[in-house]
Amino acid sequence: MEATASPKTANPKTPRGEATRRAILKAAETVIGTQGFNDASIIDITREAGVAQGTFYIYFKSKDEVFSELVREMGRLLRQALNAATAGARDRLTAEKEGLRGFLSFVSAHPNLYRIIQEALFVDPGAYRAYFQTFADGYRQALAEAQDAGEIRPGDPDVRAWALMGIAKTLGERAVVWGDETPIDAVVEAAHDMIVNGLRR
Amino acid sequence: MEATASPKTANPKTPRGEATRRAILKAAETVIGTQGFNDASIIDITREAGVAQGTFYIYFKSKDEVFSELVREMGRLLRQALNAATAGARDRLTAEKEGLRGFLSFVSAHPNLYRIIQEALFVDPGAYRAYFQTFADGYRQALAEAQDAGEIRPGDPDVRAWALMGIAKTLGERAVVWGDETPIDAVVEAAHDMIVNGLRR
DNA sequence: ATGAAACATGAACCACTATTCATATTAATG
DNA sequence: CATTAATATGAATAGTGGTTCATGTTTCAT
Repeated sequence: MEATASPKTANPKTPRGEATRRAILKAAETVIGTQGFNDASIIDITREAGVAQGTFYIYFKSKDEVFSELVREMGRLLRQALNAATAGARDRLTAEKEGLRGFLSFVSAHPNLYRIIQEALFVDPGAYRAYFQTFADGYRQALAEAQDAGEIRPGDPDVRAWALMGIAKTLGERAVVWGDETPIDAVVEAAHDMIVNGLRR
Repeated sequence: MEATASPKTANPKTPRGEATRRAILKAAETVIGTQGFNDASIIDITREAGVAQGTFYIYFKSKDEVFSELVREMGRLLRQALNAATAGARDRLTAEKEGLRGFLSFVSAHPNLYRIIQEALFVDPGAYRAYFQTFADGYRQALAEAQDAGEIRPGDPDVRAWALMGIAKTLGERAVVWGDETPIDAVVEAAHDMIVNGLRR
């Protein structure tokens, strides 16, 4: 019930505290990403970070809060990676291809963050929803514009946005969770061919 | 270390015990599907089933075991639903369409089972993997055959199988988890158009 | 009826872990 | 130096919930 700022994290900081906070956050990513939210104890996280248990609560209000922070971080980093990947694309279909490649590269490089997002559906549904809604909204708009510009075949941009996110998400899971070895470029080529041309002969 | 049968469930049964077991399983589906695995306590499940706590352990070795059972059940039911949905399909593309419709109908009717599958990645990775692998294998084979028969455009059946599963999975999530109201038929039409024709103008 | 097997009960056990707190330690200011 | 705010510690607290078990109750073949 504070009037001024945010009563949320309660932990702005100063010099070395910043480093400690980061160490804890990184440790949380590793431990939670590896063991899952419930099996990851504060003991595990602080041990991994090399600090005492109590130190955790100087920087985070609760176990749930670190988790939410990790979900938001994943969103930020991924958005950034996708923007970079699609920056030079001339048209929508090229952007689609480079976006998929960027996504698969990103999740392969950040398997822990990827698992955390999937678990967010149960640990922090609000954050999970926000994460996907943000991507879905941008995606739908891009598809709608491309359609208006006559770049792509007309069709429901909303359903398409989710369908395309689904392709990326699942191929990412195949690579990260199941350790599929197919080179990213080969996956991208095959998936993109289907996205562009469909299955029709 | 039993030689004969399976030392697993340890709970074959008889007359009314069958009913009790089913009641517990159904209660577990409701409670776990609604609250998630970790927030669902044995107390909650047995209360929902109308039995005492101890009764649970007559029929299941542990909390994890009911969960695994639910995952397997979901696989069985879904496989059955998909077979029924695609039984009359003349060609692969029609099967694709009816399969998608069948899937979305099924998950809309069984939202709890759907959430349980998603959570299985963390609670019971082995069961989760088995579930998807089974579908992926069948899917890949169907696509490969259609391709050999010249019914569809050539392309990597493995990547395609996962991509198509991803579309279904994510559209299902959109409907079940986010409560999207778009009629299933409209979603199917839009998605299937993209699957068949692609995005190319 | 009666004895045994199956089924059911719920209180108690036990282990685990998120969070708190009183007490150091560090760092930087004046 | 002395003072203080920030940072760090780790033992203690407190609540939870999966699992066990000694004890009933039901069912049914004989």
